[in-house]
Amino acid sequence: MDKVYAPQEIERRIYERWEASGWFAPSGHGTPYCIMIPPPNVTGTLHMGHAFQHTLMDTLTRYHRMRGADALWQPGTDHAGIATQMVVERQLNAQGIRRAELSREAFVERVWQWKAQSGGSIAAQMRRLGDSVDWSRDRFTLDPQLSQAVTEVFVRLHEEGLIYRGKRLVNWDPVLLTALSDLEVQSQEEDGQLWHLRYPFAAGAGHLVVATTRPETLLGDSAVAVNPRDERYRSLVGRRLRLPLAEREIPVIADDYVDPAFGSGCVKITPAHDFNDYEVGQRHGLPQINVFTPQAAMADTVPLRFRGLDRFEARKRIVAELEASGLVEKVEKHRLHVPRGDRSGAVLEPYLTDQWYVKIAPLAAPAIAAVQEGRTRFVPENWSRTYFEWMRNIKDWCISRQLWWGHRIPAWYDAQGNTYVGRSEAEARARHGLPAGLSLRQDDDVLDTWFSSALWPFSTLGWPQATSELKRFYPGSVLVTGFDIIFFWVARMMMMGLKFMGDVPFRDVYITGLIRDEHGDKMSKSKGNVIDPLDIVDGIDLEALVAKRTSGLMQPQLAPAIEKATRRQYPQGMAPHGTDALRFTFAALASSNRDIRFDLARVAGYRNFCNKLWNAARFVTLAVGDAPQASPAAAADLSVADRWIRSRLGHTLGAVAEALREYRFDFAASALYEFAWYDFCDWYLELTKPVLQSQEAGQARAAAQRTLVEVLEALQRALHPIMPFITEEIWQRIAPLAGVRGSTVMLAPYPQAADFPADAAAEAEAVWLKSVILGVRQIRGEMNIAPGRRIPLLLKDASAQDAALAQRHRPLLEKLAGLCDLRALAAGEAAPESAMALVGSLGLLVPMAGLIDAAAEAERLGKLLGKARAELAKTRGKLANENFVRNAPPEVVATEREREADFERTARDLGTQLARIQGMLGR
RNA sequence: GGGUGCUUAGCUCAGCUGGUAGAGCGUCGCCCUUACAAGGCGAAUGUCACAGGUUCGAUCCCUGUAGCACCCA
Repeated sequence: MDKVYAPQEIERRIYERWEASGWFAPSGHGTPYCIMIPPPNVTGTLHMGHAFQHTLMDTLTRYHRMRGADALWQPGTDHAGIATQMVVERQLNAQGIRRAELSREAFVERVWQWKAQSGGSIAAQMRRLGDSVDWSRDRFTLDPQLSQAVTEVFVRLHEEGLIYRGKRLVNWDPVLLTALSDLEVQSQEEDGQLWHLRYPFAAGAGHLVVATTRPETLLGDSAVAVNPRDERYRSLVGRRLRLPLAEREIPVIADDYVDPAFGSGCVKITPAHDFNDYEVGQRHGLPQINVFTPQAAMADTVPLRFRGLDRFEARKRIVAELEASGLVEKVEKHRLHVPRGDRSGAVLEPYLTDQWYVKIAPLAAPAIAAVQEGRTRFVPENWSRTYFEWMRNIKDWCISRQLWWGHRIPAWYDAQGNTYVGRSEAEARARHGLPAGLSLRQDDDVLDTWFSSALWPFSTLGWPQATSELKRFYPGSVLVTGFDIIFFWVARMMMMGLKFMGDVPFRDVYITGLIRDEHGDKMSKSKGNVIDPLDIVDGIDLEALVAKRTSGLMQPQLAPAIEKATRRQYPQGMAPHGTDALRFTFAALASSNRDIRFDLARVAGYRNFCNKLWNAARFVTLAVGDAPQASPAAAADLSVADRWIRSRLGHTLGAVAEALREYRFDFAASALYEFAWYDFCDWYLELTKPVLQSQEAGQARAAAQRTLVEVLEALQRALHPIMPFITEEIWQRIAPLAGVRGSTVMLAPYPQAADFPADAAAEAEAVWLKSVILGVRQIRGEMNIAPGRRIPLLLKDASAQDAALAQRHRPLLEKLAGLCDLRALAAGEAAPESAMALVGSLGLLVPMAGLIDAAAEAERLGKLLGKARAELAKTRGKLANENFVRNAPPEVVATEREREADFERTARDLGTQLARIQGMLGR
């Protein structure tokens, strides 16, 4: 084996073998275990958040697969209607082609071409990340079968009256020219102005002042409203106003919606362009006057001179005319919420159009109940509150989009505008008994992408056909996703799953934290702080990184700042770390925290861990040779160290199982890390060296060799779900030595705590052994004695057991503590001047003899004594408190008494020793 | 305005049902000791945001305050 672990050489080779062998597919036996991938956008790439979640999903899948489950991790992608259409439109624009110049069919063909060209990058990334998805079941939301599911759901919901078409105000994107759902609206505070406008009375002198942030909608006003309890205006209700510029008469009405404290207390009502005004208009039977075109320019309903003006230009013109007529009372600065499209960034318009809606309340109720009853469990549990909060306030879902890329709505219209819904045109005709000659036109719109995503847990398994996969793998075991799509996706899958499958789509919902950069900022292209997970795996030089971050920006003017920050932060670019190190980092970061700051230094630390493992394996192969250690070690031959490391492994496996049960990947990772590095490498390997190197120890040596390979082999299996590649590579070399057969670690059984039962006696003895070694090392370290320098050790006040243990472990103590001599002082024997460490009542004496500076030792002892006395004081304080002794549980009091005795003895022994040394120094 | 979190070592974070506060990275000292210098050994570092309360005992439970963050309107 090479001296340094080189991930890039082995990862691809290993993944190709796994995939070619068909090992990712469900085995067909065992308890079903199923994870549905949150389908990424087919034309996108995976970012750090995906890589993070994929690591966790793959860890779970591999873990359960190794535990014998019939494990399916279902892969796939979604068509991301708006996002994908935008990308392709932008490409066309770059070639000087506008979408409108192409036919719908031609455009959609272009999108498919783009999908074919770019759609493979996600799969390539997933392979590099080691994702053990069943590629044979790869699905895409626009696949014929999944599209059939979409149509089926639409038709059935429509039959039940849960899908309806209506003319209402929707969030309209005047750039993309489509409706959006509430969730796609990003409302943000922006600086604006509040105009106070004078609306003259139609009869007689005087005027009312209305306050508005959108003067351009004045032309669509149907009324002015005041609060009915507002004394200032009560007498004016019912009077009529002359609407400036439009020269129409509108009434003054009273409505509770008006906040008397805001602005002037008079509000202009524009039912066709404001959600609140729409409601007011409904209550008062006001006309809805649409003054905008779909592009948000002024429509034909306004006076000729304004027609065709963009809304913002119209605002200027209207304000100017009002000013000229003396109708502007004042203008104030004002912060207001501006709704913008999450894709286009355009200011959205509430706009009156015909759209399709899902009636949500009847679907939401069972979805709420399912979580309340625990049929689906959120982890961490807190997120259920967010889910409930949203589900209880949910409004009907606008599902139609004025796009070309997506599932076309299965509805047809005749010339009179009658609507016929069916699985196909033929079925629609048949169901409604339409004559063959009647010409029908299919609805031009497509469905919201999330409509098809909501069906993902069952459409990917073959629904509406009753397939065996559906029966076996629905409901899924767990959904792993970020909190940012609880509403978009989780809630909708719950509703659709319950509706069409009669059961929840997954038992657990594990909500991961959000990966942020090292400053806690969200990673985004425009901030220039995104990291491609594969750049961490493979490394990237600075110039390539800068180029990647500054190209294709929506706002190219940000490039210089991004470049500067990137050069400052990664002056050397990024070093290669390998997939396993990245995956282990993700696992270690997956605590219950909702924000996760990603720090490259952490990955470097776990890359070192990979190297550590690699070298441990190298040591074992060198120590054991090529001979298979086929027979398990006989219990009688096992040394204390052998028994101890097995016991530690058992504890570790128990901790890992418990951690993974609760989705605490961080606990699982740290338990494995600590065992591998501290227990196995730092202690056990060192403890085996004397026996491995000794010439005579036959049985003991064989037992150590067998334990080395058995523990290392089991450790590879234990680590495999998190670090699949390096464990496979090591396992291939070690398993034969351990007499373990199998083609791959990924299908080997996951090690159980019961395979390595606890051994309390060995653990206790190991504690003694380690304490003595640590005591000597402490003196050595503090006194700056070179590690190579061998020193003598005298045992003071050694009990019979201490003496026996020292005798039994003499070779280990000599090797690990670097001793040249080890001897217990006889009773009453005078000790030479020494540095001292304590192991309980046992004193470890290292004679100074020119090695140790007495003053330094005095200082060291003084510090130890100070600590012991402080602890003693704390313990005595507690025990002096009668209430403590009376009320605390007896075992707590007993522990405290023991502590008191220990500290007393320690303080006394340290004090005595310190006094001797001070005496020696003549103080 | 409604909701949900967070505040622990220089930095990033753990801390389970209240009883001795931990890790990684960084820092300091000694070492290339034949698995590993991407390493070994040793060390230092805390008013657990603040103020009350409950309790024999609070980082943990309760109330309030301050600061920060996110989601929804």
